[in-house]
Amino acid sequence: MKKMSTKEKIFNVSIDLFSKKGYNQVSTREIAREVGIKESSIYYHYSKKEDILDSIFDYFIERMNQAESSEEDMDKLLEISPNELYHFGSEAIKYQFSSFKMIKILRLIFIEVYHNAKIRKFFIEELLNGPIEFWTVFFQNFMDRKIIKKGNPRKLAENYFGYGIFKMFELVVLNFPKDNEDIDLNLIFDDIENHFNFIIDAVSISDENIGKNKKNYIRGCMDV
Amino acid sequence: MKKMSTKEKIFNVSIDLFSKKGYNQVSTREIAREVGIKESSIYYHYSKKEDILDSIFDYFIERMNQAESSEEDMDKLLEISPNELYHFGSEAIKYQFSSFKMIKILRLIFIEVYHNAKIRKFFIEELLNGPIEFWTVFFQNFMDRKIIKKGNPRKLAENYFGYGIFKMFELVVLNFPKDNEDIDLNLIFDDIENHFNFIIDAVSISDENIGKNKKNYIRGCMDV
DNA sequence: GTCTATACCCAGATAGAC
DNA sequence: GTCTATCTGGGTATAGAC
Repeated sequence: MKKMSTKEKIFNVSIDLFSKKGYNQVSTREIAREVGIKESSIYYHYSKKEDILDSIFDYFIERMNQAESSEEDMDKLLEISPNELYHFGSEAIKYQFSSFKMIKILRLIFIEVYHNAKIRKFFIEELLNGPIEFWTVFFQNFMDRKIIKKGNPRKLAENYFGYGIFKMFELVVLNFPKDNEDIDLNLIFDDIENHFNFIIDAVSISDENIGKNKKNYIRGCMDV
Repeated sequence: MKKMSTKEKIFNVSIDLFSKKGYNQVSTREIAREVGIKESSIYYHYSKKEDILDSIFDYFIERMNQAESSEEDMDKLLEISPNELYHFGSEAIKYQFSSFKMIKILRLIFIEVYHNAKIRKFFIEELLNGPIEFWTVFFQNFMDRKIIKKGNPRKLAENYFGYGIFKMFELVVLNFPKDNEDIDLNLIFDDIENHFNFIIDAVSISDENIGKNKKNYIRGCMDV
C-alpha cells in the first residue's frame, strides 16, 4: 500500500474528492495537499486537471467492460428461468461495484452527468439504453417461451431498469455516506430483486412460476 | 413584460443560468451582463449570491405547496377508483410543472441536490418520502376495499413513484433541451400512467377492474 | 520528480460618487 | 438604484532550479 506511486495517489485522492464534492468544487491545490506534494508536481503526471477526470472515467469504463458477456453466454442465458436470470444480472452488477472505488466513481458520474457531454453520452448509452436493450431481449424471450404473457418487452425492461436507476440515484446521490465506507449494496439489490419478482409475477402465465419466484420474496410488494 | 423590476430580472436570469450550467458555474458577473446592469448592482437587491439561490428555492416550495390537498379532499379521494386517483395525482403534478420556470427549477434541484444540504433535505422529504406516503395510503385503501390484492402498500408506492423519479431524472438531467423551451410533459406522464396501470392490473382482484384500466393503455407494458 | 516562484485570470464582495 | 473603482482570495497552469 505504501508503494503506491504518486500518480496513483493523485488518482485515488481525486476520486475521493471529486466524488464527495464534485469536480469543480475541488482544486488542484486541494488534491496536492491531500497527496502531500506541491501543486505544480501534479502537472508532471497529468497535463491538465481534466486529464485526471478523464483517466478516472476511463478506469470506470474499463472495469465495466470486463463483465461484458459474449455471444455464447447470451445464448446460454436465453435458456434459463427468470429467477436464474435475475441472479445472473444482479451478481454481475454487484461484482462490478464490489469495490467502493467503483461506487464513488458512479456517484461522480451521477453528479457530473448534467454538464459533461462525454459522461452524459456514456450514461445514456451504456448505463441506460444498453441494459434496457439487454433486458428487452430476455423479456421477449420469456414471452416467446410462454413463461410470461405477451406484451411490450421494452416497456417491461424500462419499468424494471428504471426502478434500478432510481435506487442507484437514491444510494449514491441522496443517501451517500459522508464518513465511513460501508455501503451495503445488498440492501438495494434486495429491493431491486423484489421489484423484478413483482414484475415477473405480474405477467407470469402459470401459477407454478409464481410459486418459484415467491420463495425469494423477503420484503416483496405482495408480502404482507 | 418590460415592466419587470430589476430584482425580478435578476431572479429570472438566475433561474435560466443556474438551471443550465449549475450554481457554481455561473458568476455574478454573468448574471449582471445578462440582466444588463453592473455586477455591483446585484448586491443592492441581494446581499449574497446564495440569497438568489435561496429565493429561487423558496419560490419553488411556495408553488409546490399551493397544490397541497386538505384533509377533506383526502377523504373524498379515498373513495374514488384507481383510475380516477391516478388522474387526480398526475393532473396536480402537471399543474405544478405547467410553467417552464418550475421545470427549470426542478432541474436545478436535481443538479444541486448532492452538495446542498437544504435542497437534499427537501428532496428526500417532500419530493420522495412525502409522495410515497401519500400513495401508500391509497394503495392501503384499495387493499382494504378489496380492489387490489393484499400486500405491502409501501412497496407498491415506492415501485410506482420510483419510476416517476426516474422519468423526471431522465427528462430534466439526461435529456434536457438546450435551446428551445418546448418540453412535453404529457410524454412522460403517458409513460408514468402506463406504469401505474401496469401495477394496478398486476395486483387487481377482479377482471372488471383490469378492463377499466385497459382502456387507458396506449403504449402500455402489456399492449402488443 | 519535486520543488519555489510566479503569471494570469476570474471569483465574490464592498466603498463611495452620482 | 446604479455606477466606477477596487480589494482580497482563490483558481489553473508554467518556468526553471535542484
